[in-house]
Amino acid sequence: MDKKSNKYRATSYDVAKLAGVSQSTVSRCFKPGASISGKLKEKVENAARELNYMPNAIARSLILQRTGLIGILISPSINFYYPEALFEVTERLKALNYRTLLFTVRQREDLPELLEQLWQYQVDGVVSASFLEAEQYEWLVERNIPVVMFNRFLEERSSNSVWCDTDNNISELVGHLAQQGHRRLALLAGPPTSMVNLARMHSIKQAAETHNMQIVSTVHGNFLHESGGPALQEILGSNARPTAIMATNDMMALGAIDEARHVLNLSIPHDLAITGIDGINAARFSSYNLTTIRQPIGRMADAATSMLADRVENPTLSDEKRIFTGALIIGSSSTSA
Amino acid sequence: MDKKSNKYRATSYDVAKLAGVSQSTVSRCFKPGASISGKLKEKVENAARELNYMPNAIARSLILQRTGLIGILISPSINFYYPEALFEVTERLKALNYRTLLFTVRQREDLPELLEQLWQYQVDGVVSASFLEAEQYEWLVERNIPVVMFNRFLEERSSNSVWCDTDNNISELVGHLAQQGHRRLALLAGPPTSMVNLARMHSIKQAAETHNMQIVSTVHGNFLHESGGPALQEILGSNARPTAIMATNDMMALGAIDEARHVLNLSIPHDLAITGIDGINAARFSSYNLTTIRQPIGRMADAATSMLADRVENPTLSDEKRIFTGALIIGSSSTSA
DNA sequence: AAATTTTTTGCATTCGAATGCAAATTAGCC
DNA sequence: GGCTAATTTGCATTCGAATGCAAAAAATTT
Repeated sequence: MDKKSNKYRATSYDVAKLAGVSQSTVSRCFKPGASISGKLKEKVENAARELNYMPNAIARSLILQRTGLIGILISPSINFYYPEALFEVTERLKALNYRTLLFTVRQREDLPELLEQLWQYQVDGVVSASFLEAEQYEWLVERNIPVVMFNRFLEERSSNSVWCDTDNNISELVGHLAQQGHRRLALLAGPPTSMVNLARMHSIKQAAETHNMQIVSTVHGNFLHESGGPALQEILGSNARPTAIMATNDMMALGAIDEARHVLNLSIPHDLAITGIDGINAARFSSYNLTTIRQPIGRMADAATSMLADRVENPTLSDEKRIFTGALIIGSSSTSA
Repeated sequence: MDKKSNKYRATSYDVAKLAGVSQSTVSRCFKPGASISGKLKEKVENAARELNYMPNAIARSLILQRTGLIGILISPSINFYYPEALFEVTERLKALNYRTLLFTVRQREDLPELLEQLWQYQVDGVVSASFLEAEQYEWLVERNIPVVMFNRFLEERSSNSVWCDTDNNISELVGHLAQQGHRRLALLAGPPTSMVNLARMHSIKQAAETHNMQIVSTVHGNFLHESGGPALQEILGSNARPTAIMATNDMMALGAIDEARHVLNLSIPHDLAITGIDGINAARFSSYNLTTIRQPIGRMADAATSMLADRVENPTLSDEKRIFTGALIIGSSSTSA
């Protein structure tokens, strides 16, 4: 394109020419801490301003072998709590001078292609809040791309991960239900393939045993609101009826509450107590006032980004698993007190 | 890094050497439709596979003057309906072979810096679902970066934008309320700085006049659930009480419903009808069953991405504004029929 | 088989910024 | 002022892939 055109994008050479210096000097002028005299610096800055010059991050990435891009893998819709986490992570990455390259993962099969894209775009690191199997984690590690798993980890090998261990909270929650006089529980579970779901199911079963509660049935939903209703119907359709239902996430719990109240005309918590896990915003809405376990998303996002940034700076750092705990929030979906 | 290290990343030169061809041939092998003989192609592909070679998108971007990156500007939390749109847009961009570079915008003041980042990273285009003023739009256009505004447009100049004109829907909605016997309305508005809010307010006022309804009060919230309650209190605190409240988005309407039912013990819609606009997921939950106007997000995302892609391919295309219409959803928050 | 056309391949350059090294300038010191 | 030491500056190269052009090879024609 013609250099005089207003669409022409000035390069460091153009600035150098206008300022009467070499291209190296221009480059150094934009590198903090580089050796450059005040006089020339000013000249270069003026020229740069005049030409609307800003360094080309792509060219810089090529020579520095660093793009400043962090790939984020996320499964949309799976859990309404992820968009929140996505924004938190993105803002923290920005504070650390990284940019977010966003990839959505609908199904496991999408992953291989997405990983190739990450690799092609030379991302400096990856945050995965999506399915990512050990083999695929390995694939990235082999290529020297640090990965942090958000709200999941690998069973097969060590990995960088941020996890919220709700085991104690769940025990506390089951204790609370026991204290309310419940003895017969139903489990409103999520997809059997979700590790978050499996971990929570496991904790619930364990805690039920400890507190001498019986799990009368287990039904799987898909973590979405719309699956809460049908699951509730299935649970109540059996002749072993529970007095309390524990869902492995909030959204399904809300779906179950809606179905119970507005379709089955049950009174919550009088006829049936319902609890969730996650601590999403909607759980606080007074239509639900859901008893749940809130995960500290902000701190988890902090941990994920700083762990990742550390490993971008220093690739030899060994794997780390940071485990947070949640907070039990007692709402009116489990107690009328 | 040592070429023998398993962390070394092979380049086209390495592949060329192994395959016994020139680097240009390797390059052509990865360019669909380039002239290359079947025999060499196979040799190159084998060598590439052996070395785990994939083209470096950064280097390619530099020479092609195209990154395949689309910047997305989004204001987190402002409207719960945006994450949904974000994912829709990202998936459609992916289908068109673009990648999403995500930027969150908390305040207007963040924008100048973000725009510079977009420019530095040589994005091929921008989708803005955030505040973006005419001046800033101009800034991008001057730099030859096509922009599409999502769910907003500029008053001052023509622009590429995707908009949902809910004017007719609002009129229909007000008609519906009139038919239910309402004569006194209150307006639960959003931030006075939001153009979506202003457009909706305007339509509501206009429609009220047409239908001979009186707007007894207007209170501004912040589009979030938590602002619905206080706003409702303010509306009902005045001695000019309405029989129906129209919110300019769903979230505030839900907040108002919660406050009305659970704090003020009002029966909705008997004591008070409440309506929203957007058509977010939660509006459908049977705890709310909100009367609202649903925007066709999927089609809007389609329009935004294809408009943008067209302009990346052909920068001389003139500005276009694509206007969709919503669908009135009558729920039980405004009628018990 | 020679001449011509078509297809394939390689050479050399380009994109824009960063940096090791050497040259040039400036500062510091007696 | 002269000499050394410290700081600035510029030269030349590098990062990895794409491509116009010319040379080479293959296919086609006569």
